[in-house]
Formats: sequence, structure tokens, C-alpha cells
Amino acid sequence: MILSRTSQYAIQALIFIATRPPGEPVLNREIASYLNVPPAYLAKIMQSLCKGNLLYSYRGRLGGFCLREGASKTDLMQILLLTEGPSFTQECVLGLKVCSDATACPMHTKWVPIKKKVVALLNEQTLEKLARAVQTGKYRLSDLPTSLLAPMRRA
Amino acid sequence: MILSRTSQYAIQALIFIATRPPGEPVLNREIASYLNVPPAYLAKIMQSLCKGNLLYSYRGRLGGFCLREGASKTDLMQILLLTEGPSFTQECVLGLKVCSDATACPMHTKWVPIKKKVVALLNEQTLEKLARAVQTGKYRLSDLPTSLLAPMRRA
DNA sequence: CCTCATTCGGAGAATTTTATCCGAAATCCA
DNA sequence: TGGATTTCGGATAAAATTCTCCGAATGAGG
Ligand code: FES
Ligand code: FES
Repeated sequence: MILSRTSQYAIQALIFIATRPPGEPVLNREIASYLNVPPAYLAKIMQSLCKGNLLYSYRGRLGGFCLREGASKTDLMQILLLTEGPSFTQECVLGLKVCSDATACPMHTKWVPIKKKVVALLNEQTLEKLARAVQTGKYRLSDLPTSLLAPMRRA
Repeated sequence: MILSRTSQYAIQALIFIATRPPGEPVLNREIASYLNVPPAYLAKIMQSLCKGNLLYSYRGRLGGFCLREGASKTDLMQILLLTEGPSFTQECVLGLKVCSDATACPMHTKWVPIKKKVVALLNEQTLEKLARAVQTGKYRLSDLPTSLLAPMRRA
């Protein structure tokens, strides 16, 4: 039910960059402050996304991060393969070392079809799509300020 | 895509107990060795399952753990509520603090239906069902010995 | 009663994940 | 050239998860 924080930050950051005009480098500082995540930690994640060939990075003034050409067609699965490792779709839900029809745990037959749905979803959601959804204003990338979360709190 | 090890051990252990004759206490040591998990760690998990009212525990000779009456009707969701905490089905896939239609992230509309399927599955899989599946011999609770995992290894 | 076997409960070690810090290298611009 | 800004990369710290150890309490049986 859970992605690691690292994966969540990576996805959020990439969608955010995808909402910005392509070609204009975006500062790590700006992303972190918009998403409200720790800047130094996010910087590490950005580095690994560069190494995974999803981003370009530019140092110095006017530096920052840009999506690589075509990276707006990147889907979430490609990102998660970087951040969660290549085996994350192949794991047994009960933690057995091997998940296959031949070595199935008692959840296997029910779990695999759902897993397939998840994988299909991750494969079809591209940064472009997700960025557009955000741009409509109907969907958000960061938390609402706490003041808005419990508006009935006022006396 | 991932349950914590704690949850995986808890589920495995409970299914194992459910495959045993009810009323006869099962030793922690026996469970741990069958499932091939760290005994001292499993003992902690068993303790918390007792506190969560899924198990009875008996100390001393002839001690061990038994399912509580009716616990074979326990479903996986009840177990996970103990081991993962009460909010684990309500979390945003991208990590936003609140997941709701009104504060949706760009994955929300696609993710929630899948989440519902997962929840429904967890709600319908009882220890009884899962234990029976294991008893048929077609499904396993523990890993195969490594010697069997790569049978082509022999010269 | 004593002995043995077991869970209980607390402390704490090891590992992994998350987060921080800082000096060095790159780049822009004056 | 030199100053300002930014990422890079390595070390390290903090927190959470996973795992271990041990003495105490409990209960069965001799
Ligand atoms: S073996 Fe457990 S999910 Fe496939
Ligand atoms: S808000 Fe992200 S899944 Fe609901």
C-alpha cells in the first residue's frame, strides 16, 4: 500500500518540473519549498534521477534541473524502477523469496491480478498526463496549509 | 506494493497456527523455525497479536499460542490494522497528508478504485480460507530450500 | 517444594531509511 | 579575474524498522 518517501518525493518533483516551461532549469530549492520536503534530501534524490537519465542538471547561476528530452513521456513505473529497485513488482505479498505460479503463497492467485492492475496503471501514467492534471487546478502536488485542513476549528 | 516485514510475519504466523488443530498451543519456536523467521522478533509480534485479541498465550510447559475463539474468521485487514496502524488504507499514494476527493493528488482518481479492490480482497481473505489453501498442499507459507530454487545448477 | 519450559517485558544492538552538512567543482556575470 | 550561485559527492546524523538478549513471571509435572 506504500511507496517509500524517496519514491513519493521523486514522483512529486518530476511532476512539478513537468508543469514548468520545458528548457528552463528549476532550482532544487524551489521544488523543495513548493513540495514542502527537506531540500538536502531532495537534492540527493534529484542526483539519482540524473544518473537514471530522467533529468539534466546544470550547475552555477541559472542552474537547476530540466527534464531530459522525451522525459515527459516517462511513466511512473520507470521512476519507481529507479527508486524502489527492479524487483518491486515481482515481490510476494507475504514476503516469500520467489513469487511464481509454481511456488505460490495462499494469496498469490488473488494478489497477482491486482498487482497487474497496479503495474498497468503505473505504466500508463506519464509525467505529461499528471502535470496536465495538476495544471487544471483540480489536483494538487503538495499539502494544504494546516489552517485549511480543519476549518471548523475556529471558535 | 509492500507490507512491512512485521505484517508479513504476522500473517504467516497466524495462517500457520490456523492450519494446526485448534486448542493445542503452538510454540513460538516451532512457528519461527517453520517459517524461517527470527524467533525473538516473531515473539514480539506474537505478543502484540495477543494484545490485539487475536491470540491466546499460555506460559510454562504445554504453553504456546492459540487462535482466539472465532479468530479463524479473522481477515487480513484486521491483522494489518494491528501491524500497520489504522490509517494504512487511507494514505495518499504520493504521500500527501490527506487523501480525499476534495484534496486529491493527480493519481487519486485512478488509485482509489484499485485501493478499494485491495481493501475488499484483504477483507474477504480469512485465516480459515488461507489455512485451507495451505492444507491442500498447493500453496506454501515458507520459502523452498535454496537447493530446490535453482535445480538447473547441478552439473 | 523444586525443576524445567515457556511467554512477558524491557533494554538495547544492527540495519535501513530518511535527513543534514560541508567542501569542492562548475557556471554565469560583472 | 573574482564573486555569487548552484549542483556534486562524500561523510555523518537522526529516526524508524528489524532483530537480539536476558531476567522475571507463569505454569506443568515430578
Ligand atoms: S507467491 Fe505470494 S504473491 Fe505470489
Ligand atoms: S490524494 Fe493521493 S491518492 Fe488520494
